[in-house]
Amino acid sequence: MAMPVAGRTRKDVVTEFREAEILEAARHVFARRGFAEASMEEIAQSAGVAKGTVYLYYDSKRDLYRAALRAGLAQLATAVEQAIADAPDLGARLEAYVTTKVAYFDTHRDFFRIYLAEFGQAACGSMDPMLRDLSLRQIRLLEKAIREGRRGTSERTSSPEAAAYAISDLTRGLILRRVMGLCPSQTAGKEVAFVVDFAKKALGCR
Amino acid sequence: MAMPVAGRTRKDVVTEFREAEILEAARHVFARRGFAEASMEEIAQSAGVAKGTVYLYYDSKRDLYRAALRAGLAQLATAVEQAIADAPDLGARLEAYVTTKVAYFDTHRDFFRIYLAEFGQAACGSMDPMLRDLSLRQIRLLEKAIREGRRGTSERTSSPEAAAYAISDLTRGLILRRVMGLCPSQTAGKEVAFVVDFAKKALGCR
Amino acid sequence: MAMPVAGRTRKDVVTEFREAEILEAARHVFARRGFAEASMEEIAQSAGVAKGTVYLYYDSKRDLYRAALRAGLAQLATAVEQAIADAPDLGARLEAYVTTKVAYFDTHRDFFRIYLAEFGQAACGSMDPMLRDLSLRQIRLLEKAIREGRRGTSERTSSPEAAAYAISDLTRGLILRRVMGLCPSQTAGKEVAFVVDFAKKALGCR
Amino acid sequence: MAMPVAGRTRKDVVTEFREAEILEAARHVFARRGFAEASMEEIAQSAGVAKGTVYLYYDSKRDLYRAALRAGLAQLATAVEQAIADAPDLGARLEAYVTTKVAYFDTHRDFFRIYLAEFGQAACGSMDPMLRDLSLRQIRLLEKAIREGRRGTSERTSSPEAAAYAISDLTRGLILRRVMGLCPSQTAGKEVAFVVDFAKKALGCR
DNA sequence: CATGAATGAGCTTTCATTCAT
DNA sequence: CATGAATGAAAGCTCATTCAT
Repeated sequence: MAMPVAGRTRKDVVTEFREAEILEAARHVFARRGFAEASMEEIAQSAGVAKGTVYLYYDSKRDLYRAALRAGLAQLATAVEQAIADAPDLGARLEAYVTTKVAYFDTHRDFFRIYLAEFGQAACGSMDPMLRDLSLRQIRLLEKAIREGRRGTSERTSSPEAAAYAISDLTRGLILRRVMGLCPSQTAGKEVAFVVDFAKKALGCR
Repeated sequence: MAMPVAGRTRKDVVTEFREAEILEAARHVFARRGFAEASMEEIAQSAGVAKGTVYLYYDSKRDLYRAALRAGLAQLATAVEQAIADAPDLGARLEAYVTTKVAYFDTHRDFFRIYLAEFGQAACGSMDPMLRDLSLRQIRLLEKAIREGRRGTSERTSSPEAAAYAISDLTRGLILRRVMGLCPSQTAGKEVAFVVDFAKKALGCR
Repeated sequence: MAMPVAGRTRKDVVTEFREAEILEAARHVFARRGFAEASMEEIAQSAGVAKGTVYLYYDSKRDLYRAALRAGLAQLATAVEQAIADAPDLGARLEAYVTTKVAYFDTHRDFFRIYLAEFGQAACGSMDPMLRDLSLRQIRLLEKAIREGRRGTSERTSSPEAAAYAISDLTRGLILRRVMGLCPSQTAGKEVAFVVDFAKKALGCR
Repeated sequence: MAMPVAGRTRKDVVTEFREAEILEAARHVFARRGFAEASMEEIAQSAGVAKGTVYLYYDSKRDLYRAALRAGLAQLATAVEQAIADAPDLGARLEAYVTTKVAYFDTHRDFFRIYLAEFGQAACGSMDPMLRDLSLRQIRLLEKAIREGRRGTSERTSSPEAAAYAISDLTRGLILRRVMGLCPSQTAGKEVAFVVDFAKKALGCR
């Protein structure tokens, strides 16, 4: 028997790995097929386990979907909040927000479909509270950045909240086009720059 | 037998009416449930016909969905293109675009879910060509408006196409919030004004 | 189109027939396999229909089981109550009770397993209210017959209710042996006579 | 290593204890849920072992069920046969039979469900040979008691075997009502007395 | 044309059983 | 011996689609 290291036995590691494998497979399949069209069989096979195994880790298809959604959202939220916190001023913060989100979905293309589908649900019924909270928290961050960035300036941004939503919308649109393959450039540099510039002009940054 | 009037028999009229009723029902149900969760039974009942009857007009569930999607898109496209065509200058055209789209989805809330879901599909796989064409055509219209609006101005809009996408994204975001019920105001006036203003500033319209 | 006769169209007849066919099949299969081991597939095949068809008539497996149970119980109850009502005195009534029950299960052997299984459930949890009511009603009938039969006799049956239960138990036991094939005689005459005689002696009918 | 004591090592003791624990757990769970609804998982947990451990002692679920059934039957048989053997005359023997069986199931209520279910199986298919033998042996005991009890009496019991079955049926019915909770009295004294008295009258004892 | 009963493929979920540790 | 993660067959149930009436 190997010694437990840092409180985790070998079994824990295997278990965690399995869980991650299944989550990864779920994300792929849910993204490719959508929730309803995805089959547990395909997810299981894609994760390299039997159907029953998936149910050892997740109670139901819906549960697995939620877990996949939340895992992605949490990653995204962490990345975005960190990036904004590290930026010194308004311009840098806007760029951090856009860049980080674009980069995240560039490397997790399949997750974008899940992300977008959730907004679809939200349009007609109830939104996952986690997505709702995440979205709102990021809006508040942007809002705060705008408010602080405008301080001591003659220019007054009429509505920082509306501006924050606008930047969020611009970013989502850009990501959509990239994920759809409508953007010729491999690197998102120019498009990101455009969005940041667009927003800065609209906000009246010199 | 009724006399054929203007080349259309009474039967044609009934048929057309049935078709419209079914399409309307399909839109409601697909919007409320999503494609997969919607059942032909519910659509049929909602349209006041039997399940088999739906298949006399549409080959399959998917076919019916496409028809509902296209009917909505066509309506929307017509309204938007008309509104832009009627506007005299760039500012008016931007406002026409935003106002018309917002108004359309305000009165066809349920259709927005279908519309958004289609973008989700597009993010991972193939987009319905009709949606693709429609979107592109509207982008081109905006682009043209921007290019023309900027002509004879010292300001140069670096990329009219990117700007057109940006306006499209801002509009979609606004509609999403309205449909989700996040907008306090019943009338969209202020929000539309904000978006138009935001865009104009970014475009450098003094 | 055939004329509806007596308020029933041809479709009604077909429907009723299907329902009966399925119920019959369900009784056979549930009897042969028990509730849990019975599969809807087998019931459907046995009824000569597809699996889905069964669900057009019964909401669930449990529902179908209940229907089969109730249909059998209702038939049985009717037969027993009729027979007792037609009998002139205590002796005849006892004989009617035993004979009718034995005869019923002789021709509906498979139903006896379902009947007995229900008592098993009852032994641990809740009994189907219909079975409970039926059993109790028959006990009351027997009790009344005993009470009336003993009136004007020096002999006093200490507890007509307990006696009624006793007769019920004797009858069930006899049926069990017949259904199990432990009774040599094809006709139940002698065994029924024994039970009736046994009960009459115990009740003090000279 | 512990010293073998009386030919049994410590391991043997542990093994035997485990086996008994599992059997006990199985009886409870099978009784509460029925065979099909019982899960090996629940039985294992209820016995305080892991699922796999159960399979070290019993080959399959069915095997475990049979073992539980047989263990209970053996206990019951021993108790009944002992009690009858100790009784001096017919009356005492009848009372011993009824009392012992009632007492057994009063303290092993859960086992009655299993016991009854087995008769259900028997009604349609094959009965477990052990149950069959046990039942028959007890019937023979009763029969013998009746035959001997009637010797030297003017009264002749027409069919001692049928009478034995009758007493068995009366007893089973009484137990059923007690297990179902239909008997008000906590102590079975009066009910047992009734059955014994009922049987004695029918048999023509003085 | 319109109907809705019938179909059966396909889905999620459970659980007896196995076996590497 | 004991464990419990992994397996995959099997079952209940749904619903798009068909077709006789």
